[in-house]
Amino acid sequence: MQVTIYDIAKMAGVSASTVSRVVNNKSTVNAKTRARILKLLAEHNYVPNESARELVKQSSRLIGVLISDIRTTHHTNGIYFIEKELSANGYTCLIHNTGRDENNWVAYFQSLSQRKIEALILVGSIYQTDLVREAISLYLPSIPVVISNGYMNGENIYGILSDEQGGVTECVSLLAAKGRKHPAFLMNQVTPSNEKKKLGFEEGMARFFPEMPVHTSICGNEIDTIAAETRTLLQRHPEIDSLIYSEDLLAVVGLRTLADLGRRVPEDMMVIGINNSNYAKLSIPTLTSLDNMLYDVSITAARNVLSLLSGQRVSRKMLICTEIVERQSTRKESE
Amino acid sequence: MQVTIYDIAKMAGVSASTVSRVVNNKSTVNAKTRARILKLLAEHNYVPNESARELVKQSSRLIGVLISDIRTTHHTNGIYFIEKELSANGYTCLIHNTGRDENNWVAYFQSLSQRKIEALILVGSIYQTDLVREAISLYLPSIPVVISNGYMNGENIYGILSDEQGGVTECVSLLAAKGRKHPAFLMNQVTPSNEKKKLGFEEGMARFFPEMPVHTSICGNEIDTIAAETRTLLQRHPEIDSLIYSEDLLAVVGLRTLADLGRRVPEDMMVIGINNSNYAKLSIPTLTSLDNMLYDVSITAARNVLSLLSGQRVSRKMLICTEIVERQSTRKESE
DNA sequence: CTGAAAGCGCTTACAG
DNA sequence: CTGAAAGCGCTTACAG
Repeated sequence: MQVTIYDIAKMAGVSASTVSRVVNNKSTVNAKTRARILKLLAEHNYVPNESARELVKQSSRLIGVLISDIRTTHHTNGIYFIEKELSANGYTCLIHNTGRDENNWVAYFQSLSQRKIEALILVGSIYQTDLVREAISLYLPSIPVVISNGYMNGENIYGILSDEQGGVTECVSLLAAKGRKHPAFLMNQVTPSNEKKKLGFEEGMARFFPEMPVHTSICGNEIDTIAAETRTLLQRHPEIDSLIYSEDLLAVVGLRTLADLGRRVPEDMMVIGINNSNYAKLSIPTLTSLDNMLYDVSITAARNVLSLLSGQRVSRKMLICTEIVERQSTRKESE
Repeated sequence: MQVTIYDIAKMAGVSASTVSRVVNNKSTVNAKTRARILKLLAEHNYVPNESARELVKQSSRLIGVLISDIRTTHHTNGIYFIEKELSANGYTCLIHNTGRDENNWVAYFQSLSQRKIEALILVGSIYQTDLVREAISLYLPSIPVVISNGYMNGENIYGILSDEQGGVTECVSLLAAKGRKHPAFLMNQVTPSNEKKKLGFEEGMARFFPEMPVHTSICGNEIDTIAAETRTLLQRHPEIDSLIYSEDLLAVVGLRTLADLGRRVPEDMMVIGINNSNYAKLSIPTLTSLDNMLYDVSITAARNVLSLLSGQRVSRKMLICTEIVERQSTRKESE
């Protein structure tokens, strides 16, 4: 059985109130008594019962973090920073792996509400749906909710976005500057974030290749489907001379596929990824990638939550600039 | 303010006990009353207060999960399976990112004890230390503790290990069969798991290359240090003709470094990684890798926790076999 | 500086 | 089938 405040009180010959005051470092306790209690506390390895504390204080110091797939490196990198910042401020993260199917999400909102979380961070634009908005207004109507790389309307909802749309337009601009004629865009799945990237691509095409047809395509998350979709696209449109993928991982599969087809990168085909991940740094050839500033987005999400919890004003929607990191996959011989 | 069982009771004209019975689906409630209460519950969006429940039931349905760096893909893949299995059984995971420095770990054990977790999973052999053993006996002396890919003595400690030692010995055997003469082994850092891999390497050398010197080396976790250490090793021992890295990620950096040096893989140099990760499948050339059966280890850790929580016997130490997945980086032309 | 008492929201024998 | 009561471990005005 666990040692309670009452056990210690009995041993010290004082009341539970006094022990509580010592545990919580309240000022008004006689120095000698305090010392005696402190010693007892340490000896018996006292640890306060958090449930009891929460119940009376009506505060859990718990922050919910929802992620659709904890295996996504890009997202776990973000969570790493979020967790660090939050736990440095005395909060505990409740990280949940919700899956990609929104029909299974409600249970998580209920569970988080039951645990009395004090704020919620949604990692990824995938949570930008009406169903989520409803669940929030039903189960978490009065705590701050911050979306990392997304935004929704809502009394208590805040968003931090990476300007991927503008970034992809710049990628198209880069390809134009390199003398490419027929860029194409591939994305793994339809998410709000990918829709924005696609929009950025279309904008870039309209601006830099006004006469050209716009090729975009969805290639899934599996190595096989990505490779197959890449092959199909190139077969159908042999004129394509440059590819932008919605994620580095896809682009790396693309590099493999091109190698298998005997196409040289960057000579025959230029390739650009997004995320500026390890994959981009380690591939052969190394991969030009749009850095969507994950660190900044994540850390800002965490800091905004902390600000909101301490009652400060925070802007509802922030946009963070992206940056192209150029590597071999778009570098011409002469450079 | 939140709706309590008392609010509902008042509205329904019954006692809190009855409402509690309905909420918890206890048998003995009049059908009509139950229906009325159920309706009220739904209308008012009642969610039980978990702290209050925990306090009276002395059970949190919380399971702690400690990981040294949540950015390590290999570990998050494992956690993905663990979380899925555990939450399917009604438990909530408290995932903490402890960092690699064991001096910061005690706080996590205290916090988990405070939250009254019912079991603990340690992900990674890195937690196999005396300090951890002490913290467990101090703060979590009576709940099941399961180490994923590790083992320690302790009343309440259980381990599931991947037989990486035997696996690496087989890798050496494979290199011998391919006619290689001078294998070397590189690991990122000193962990119990890496020590075992090294032992397996030394065993393999003793068995298949009894006359040869044994080259092992530590290369760190950063791309730069891995590349530098690889270069140094090859400069110092130009006779080396095959490399085993303690992780795929390192091996992929190795492949890049070899490409930069103009060494052909597998002709001039064979390369083997460990983990059988995406990196191995996507690199150019594709990478032969020791599959340490992460899925099996993780899922077994989760299942063992569930078994222990339901009072079943579980073996203290389980060993799971590994398997080499051969790809281009060790395949001879003729094959 | 300190203690008695009430209360946080819930569950569960116990009595009826 | 149902209610009154006690209790889980803690905090915090309030009175002294």
